[in-house]
Parts: sequence; C-alpha cells; structure tokens
Amino acid sequence: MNPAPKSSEDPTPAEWKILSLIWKQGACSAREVTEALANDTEWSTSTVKTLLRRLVDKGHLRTRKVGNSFLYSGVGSPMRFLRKAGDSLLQRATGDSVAPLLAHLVKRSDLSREDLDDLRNLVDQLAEDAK
Amino acid sequence: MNPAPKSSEDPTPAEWKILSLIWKQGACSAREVTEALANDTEWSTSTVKTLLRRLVDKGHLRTRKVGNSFLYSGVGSPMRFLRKAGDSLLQRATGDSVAPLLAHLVKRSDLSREDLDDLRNLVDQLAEDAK
DNA sequence: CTTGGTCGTTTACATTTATAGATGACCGTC
DNA sequence: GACGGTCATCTATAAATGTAAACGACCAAG
Repeated sequence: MNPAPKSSEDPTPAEWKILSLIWKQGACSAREVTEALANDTEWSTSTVKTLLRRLVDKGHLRTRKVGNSFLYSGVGSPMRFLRKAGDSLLQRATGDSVAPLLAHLVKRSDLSREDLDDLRNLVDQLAEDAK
Repeated sequence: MNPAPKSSEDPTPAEWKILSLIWKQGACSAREVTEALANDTEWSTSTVKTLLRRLVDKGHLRTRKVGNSFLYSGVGSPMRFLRKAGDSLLQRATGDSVAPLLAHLVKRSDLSREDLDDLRNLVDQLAEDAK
C-alpha cells in the first residue's frame, strides 16, 4: 500500500533542524537550507547536503529536480512527527509534572485568541467528560 | 568549586528512558532499574549499569551508597529537563501546527479535574491578556 | 573551448551511543 | 576459609551521528 518508506527511522537532532526548517519555509534547495541555517549553525554546505540526503534516505524528505539542482520538500504531515515527539515527551513526565509542563507549553506558545478559545473549549469538554 | 558537573550534555534516548523511570519511581538500585525496564527492553544488567554510569557522569543522576550497592536518584528538578524538551518540541512546530499539537497533548494527558481547572484558568488569563 | 562557479555524489573519519562480556571486590554461608 | 552469588568497574565493539573534504558533472562567461 504505502510507498514503503524504507526505514521509518526517527530524525536525529541535526536532522530535525533541517526538517523543521523545510516545514516552515516549504520546499527548499540545499543552498537555501544552508543559508537559512547560517544563523544558528556553522554547518558547511557538505554537511547540510549529507543531512538532506540522509533525510531523503529515511523517507522524511522527497526531492524534485529543478534546473540543475533539487528542491527538497517534506513527506507526510508534520503533525505526524510532532505528535510522536509530543507523546514521547509526555512519557517522560511523571504524573505530577505533566500539568505544569502543559502550562509551560501553553504559555510559551503565543496562541491566537481563536486558538485559545478552541483550547478552552477542549478543556471544558474534557472536564465535562471527566465528571 | 562545584564538583564540576563535567559536561551538562543532554541525555540520549536510552538515557532518557532510565532518567524518567527514576523520576517516576524515586531512587532506585541498578537492579530495580533493570527489572522495571524489562517490560519494554531487553537490556542486560551491564547495559543498564553503563547507562546509569553515563547519567552520573553527565551530572543527571547522583549516587548514594547503600550496603554493597548504590541507589541512583535524580539531580535537579525534572521540570528543568521537561521544559527544555518541550521548548525544542515547540521550535519544531510551525505556527499552524502548534495549536493542534497542544490540543493533542492535552487530550493525551489525562489530566485531573483540578488540573483541567487550572489549565482553563491559565487559558482564560492568556485570552484576557491578549485582548 | 577553457575557466570558474554551482550542484549533487562519494568517501572519510572522529565522536557518541548502544550494547554487553569479562573481571575483580565483597559478603554471607557451610 | 573455600564457594556461590551479587555488585560495580573496566574494556570492547558495532552502529549511528556529526562534520566535511574530494570528486566529477554541468553550465555560463569570456
């Protein structure tokens, strides 16, 4: 069925950096990735290209030939990855720390008023169900 | 001055597993850790001990001699680690995906009614401030 | 058509991580 | 006071990760 994602290995931290950049920017060339990352990192173009290749190998990115070079774009929805990462974060939290952790995340998230409304509705409903 | 926590390096995935276990169980002996992890993993006692040692080296665990063996317990508050992990999770999310991600986490968290109340208050206050 | 730049690919290597066997100290027991 | 079990430590090794130089194809400018 599925195009056999080959090995569904998790991205490494360095790979995450590139992957999330591409989620944010949309499809990018290797050069664009290198430049966009120049703020945080010192990665050489070779390094970036290696990481990109590994992400393609792992099935997280796909390429599209454009002129002489490639455009790299994400495969599958970011949410799939984020959920997985979020779940493992929760697994690390003990019962006592999970509520403060969520509070921290909500504060840091800078949500819009609509998002906050949605979230409140969700919380209300959960509280209802828990009754 | 300080016993030089040496390198405050982040735990690796395998180390996280042990670290969170110890947060949940409180201080544990190497044997207890091995047994508690026997559900998920196939780690030999040697492997567990290596991981424990590395966590001590990195300054994430401290030991206390008890009889012939050691008790390992966490150093510093779990929240410090969780916040850091949470922040990097958020950094991976694009603006569009952060609200659904939080919703997912809140749903998965199985919060108590009190926790839900607290969370709603937080959301209310944030909505207020955002006005 | 040679030069210089840009690309992707190949290969390389040091470090870190995962995983565990071997070793030697210690302790209770027969 | 030798024996069997339990610990922690030391040593070992394969795999993953981070980092990048070297190489060869391609193309635009002189």
